[in-house]
Amino acid sequence: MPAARRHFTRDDPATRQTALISAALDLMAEDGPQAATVRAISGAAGLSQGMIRHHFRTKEELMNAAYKAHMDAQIAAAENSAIPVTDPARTRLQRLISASLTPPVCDPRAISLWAGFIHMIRRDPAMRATHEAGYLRFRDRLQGLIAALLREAGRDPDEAEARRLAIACNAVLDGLWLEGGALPDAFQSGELAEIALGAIGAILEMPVVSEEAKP
Amino acid sequence: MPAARRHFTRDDPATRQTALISAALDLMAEDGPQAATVRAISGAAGLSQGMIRHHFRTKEELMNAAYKAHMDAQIAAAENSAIPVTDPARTRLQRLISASLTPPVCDPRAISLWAGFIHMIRRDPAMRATHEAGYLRFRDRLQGLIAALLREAGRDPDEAEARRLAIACNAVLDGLWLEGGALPDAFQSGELAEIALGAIGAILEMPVVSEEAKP
DNA sequence: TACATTATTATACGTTCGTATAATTCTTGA
DNA sequence: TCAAGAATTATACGAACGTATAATAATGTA
Repeated sequence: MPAARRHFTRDDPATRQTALISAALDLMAEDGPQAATVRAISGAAGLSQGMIRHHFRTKEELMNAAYKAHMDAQIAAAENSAIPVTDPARTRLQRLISASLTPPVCDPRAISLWAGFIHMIRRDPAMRATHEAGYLRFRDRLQGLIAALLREAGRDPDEAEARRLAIACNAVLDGLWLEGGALPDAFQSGELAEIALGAIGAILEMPVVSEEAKP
Repeated sequence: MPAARRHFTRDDPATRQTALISAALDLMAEDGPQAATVRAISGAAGLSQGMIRHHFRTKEELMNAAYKAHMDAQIAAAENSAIPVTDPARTRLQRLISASLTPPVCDPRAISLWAGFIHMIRRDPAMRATHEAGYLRFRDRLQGLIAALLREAGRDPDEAEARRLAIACNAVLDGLWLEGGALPDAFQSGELAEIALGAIGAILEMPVVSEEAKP
């Protein structure tokens, strides 16, 4: 006798796409890119494997969308911490640093995804564009805050100087992000942000943190 | 008529293994783990595909050996810069930092390999052991130099304090390493080391660099 | 020089991958 | 209520993967 066919209900294309993207990211974060097969992804999303090709032209396109979704979420989580424009630049910079070095931005999952995507980024032009746009967007935000902070302190950095400082500070953040995500148990809560504030203060040659007691 | 069989000459098992390891690392660095198939690896090594199973019990075992070889080379390149034990700790620390942030340690190839291996490291106990041993070996070396530097300056850090400082400094190095390898064109020669010296000086609350002019 | 040994090549096998196509079931509008 | 159409499932297909086995040729030794 013919096997009973699964029941199903229809849903928004957007909902289906989101479900597939989310499942792809979960699998990729947990066990790497080779675990994110079309069968595993659609299975984790509770769908049959044909859905990937129905909602995306190819698996590669799904992966591009997944990377973009992940990147947008990461940047939004970091940037949203710095938005009350009325606050002083130092406060906003502090919060941006802190948000960049605590979950969900700084997290084993984020590291795992970064590592899994990086080879695709290198090969696929569309993914590289997404990657560079996100990277530059964050760095520009950082550069703006640094320039504002220096101006608040009476200094007047030119564009090139601000850019140089932003690159250096961003490098420190990336490094600590990597470390914190790779070895989450090696640091106490807030320790990474504290290290970053010290290092960035040294780069900027001025204290970033208001008046926290030193040990 | 039967196809002509390839001619070959015999060679040391060790030589064959090295060739396979080297080919595996090249492919992995260039195009990621999924490019390092048994056919591609043996082909790149100029051998037939049976050689992998003849010289290693399984492909996974080859990958473990490849990771170990890569890690040993990386650590040796960094550590060898700090060996004249007669030099002052500050000089050796400077050189260790510099070596860690210039090729071949800090390099797109190294980043690519790190990203490619990280999921295997997480899953495979043998690889995780290799990974942690290498990480701790480097950090211990760093901690020793930091403690020596502080003692030279008249401070006397206890074990816990030295460990805390080493973790923080290592995080800065890792971060800059990542940044420099991911975006090699974003930094001028020596710029990363300069940033690291400033940041580590801030963490240690003492200058690490002798008397280099500031801009 | 002949022979045993084994490193090496060549081929085969079963599995899984991404993709393509066929078959079904849910939904909607007249 | 019922047929058209689209979303979804099910299945098929060729390629490539890791592994296993068979065939061959290079080498050391008597």
